[in-house]
Amino acid sequence: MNLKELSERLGLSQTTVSRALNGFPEVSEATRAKVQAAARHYNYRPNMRARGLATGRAMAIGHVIPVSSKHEIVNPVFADFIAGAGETYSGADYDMVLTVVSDADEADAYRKLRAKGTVDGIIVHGPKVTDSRIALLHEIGLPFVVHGRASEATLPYSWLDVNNRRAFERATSFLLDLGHRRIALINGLEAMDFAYRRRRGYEAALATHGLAPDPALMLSEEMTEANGYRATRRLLGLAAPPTALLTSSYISAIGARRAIEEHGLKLGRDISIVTHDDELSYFRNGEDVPIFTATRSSVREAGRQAAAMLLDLIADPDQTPQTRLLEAALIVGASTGPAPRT
Amino acid sequence: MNLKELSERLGLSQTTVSRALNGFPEVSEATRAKVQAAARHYNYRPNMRARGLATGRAMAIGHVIPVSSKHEIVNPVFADFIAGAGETYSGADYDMVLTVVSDADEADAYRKLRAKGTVDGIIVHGPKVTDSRIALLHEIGLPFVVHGRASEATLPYSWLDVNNRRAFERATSFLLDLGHRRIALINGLEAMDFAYRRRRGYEAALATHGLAPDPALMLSEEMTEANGYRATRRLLGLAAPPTALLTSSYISAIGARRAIEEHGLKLGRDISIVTHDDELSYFRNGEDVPIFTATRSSVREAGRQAAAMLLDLIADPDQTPQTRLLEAALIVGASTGPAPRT
DNA sequence: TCACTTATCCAAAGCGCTTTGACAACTCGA
DNA sequence: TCGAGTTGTCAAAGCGCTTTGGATAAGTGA
Repeated sequence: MNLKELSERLGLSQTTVSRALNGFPEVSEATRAKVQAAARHYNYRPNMRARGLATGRAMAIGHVIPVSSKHEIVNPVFADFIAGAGETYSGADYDMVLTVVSDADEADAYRKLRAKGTVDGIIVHGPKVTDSRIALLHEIGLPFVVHGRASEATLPYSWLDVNNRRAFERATSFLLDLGHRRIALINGLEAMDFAYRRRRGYEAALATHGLAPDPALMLSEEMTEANGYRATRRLLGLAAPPTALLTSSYISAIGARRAIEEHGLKLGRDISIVTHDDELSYFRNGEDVPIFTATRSSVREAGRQAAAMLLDLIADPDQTPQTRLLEAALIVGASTGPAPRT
Repeated sequence: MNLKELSERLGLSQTTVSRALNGFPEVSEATRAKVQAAARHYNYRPNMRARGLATGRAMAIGHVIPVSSKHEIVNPVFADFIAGAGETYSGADYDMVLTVVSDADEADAYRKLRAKGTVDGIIVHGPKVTDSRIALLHEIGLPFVVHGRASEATLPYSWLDVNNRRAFERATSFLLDLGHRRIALINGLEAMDFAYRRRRGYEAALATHGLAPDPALMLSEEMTEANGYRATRRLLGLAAPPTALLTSSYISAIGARRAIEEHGLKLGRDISIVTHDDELSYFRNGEDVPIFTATRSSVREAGRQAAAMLLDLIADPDQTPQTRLLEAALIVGASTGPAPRT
């Protein structure tokens, strides 16, 4: 069922039917009602390709997911972010098109999306400290919102991020207040912007307490369970092992817990952990009492908001870049306690 | 840069340029080369909406992700499946459009995709034992491939699934061979087809050994960490607790491990676990020595293959439905051992 | 040389929609 | 009664591409 056929059945022109359906004022309420009834009856939906061709808008948003050989952060967080963004899109009748590309092809993927005209805007995932994509997107002139930030970017751009620096500063301070002095950081890859900012927060808190960061206690790797385990084993084997760990992901924290238990230590008594909890809906940090003390932020909510920002930007492309900084909550769970006496 | 402009610059007709680019034989190799060079130079890419309008093909595949109020299985598995499917699509120049809908709106979402003409085919995720979607998709006439199966479906359809029944039968037999007799099953929601099949496999293995399934040992819930933990606590509190657990997901297994350790038991000695490992790329089951004994299958590979099947089906819509059953490997890790003497 | 292929290329129609510009039909005040 | 202003509707152009059905030029065999 297309416009032409529908209009023929109604004995109206395509123009009128189109206008009736799209809420234009030039059509009487009587005909509008008739048209709408017929559209519902025949289950008519405008063909999006044709509409897109005519309007120049694709009514779709692109998400480019970089798939490194290393499966960096983007993966676990991704599903929830998408779910959130999807909610926003479906409310606004936008589609979401996903492109999964290897790092090397990413630039080309953006150009392609632009030239093919499949999307009206793009959400950029997993920004690095120095990320070439924002310059690229400026160049090709496609509205975009970054989930995260690129610390060394020079051009202005819209972003939505968690206050990673503040979160880790607070987490570190929290541990310091509990008397911990040897606090390790098991971070994600520090080429990723969020990881870089978290380290800065950690260092800032130490500095406030007059402590110098100890390179032996600062690890940076992909945030997998296995890496969390390995890192923690290594730390526990040190001559002066840490009394507390900060991990950049809930998944690393689980690995850390495994190493700690294997080592015969009791979590929250012999050693403390604070993790960052991305609050993935399918992987909750306990229920009533959180297992881990954590800095928590909802990825899903981030997805919702980032998508809304982008739709806004598309509606009014000349607006100055919007930015939004979400604060993570510090949730006290069972994995932290006062530093053990030595 | 569009076809018209490009053809003007080349001094050729749009027809010729289009044909040169699309590999038609009616154009000389000399002009073809010239056209291709110009296209590259101007970074020309055909507008997909226009092409779609003209050809009737969208060059996109729809993935409808049902987001229940309960965040059922689909979530953790989803990212990897998508990554695999994405690889297939990008090789074939297809886009992937994602629709995230609540269960209630799902039927409408399919109709909408069809009527709007945004996709050429659909991948169905997370089928239930009795799933209305396959009848629906038959009705609206959109090619589709199901990731999983719907046991009670009557119409034929294309699917790709892991042999869940066999996997759990083998896992159960493995435990039985180790001398275990009280084996618990911590399953996903058994409305989901995969969970239903897993239970059948478990029961079949028990039956082979002359054992009747004990309802007290068969749990069925969403596969979260917290649920795995709670279920295991409950099981350990029984008068005759199980000596082995079968869990339907790696994530539940982690919860189970937590409960076991909290209970002062040693995993692999006092109690055994076999889990199903969906082999999510960002959440590996250990590295050299797997932490858990598991039935393992690659979700990513499933994504790749399911996508390929769908593209096939789209190319030749009249073919008889294709099906593919992947076998899970049984990987022996550190979480299983002989049944403890009583 | 002529009729006939064959190799190249082209003009124009059509995909389904939006949107511009025009046109009847009607209302209303003078 | 007339001209101006509204209202409700329409025909047709255009979005960027593919594809049908020629047209033209070049090559072929008798």
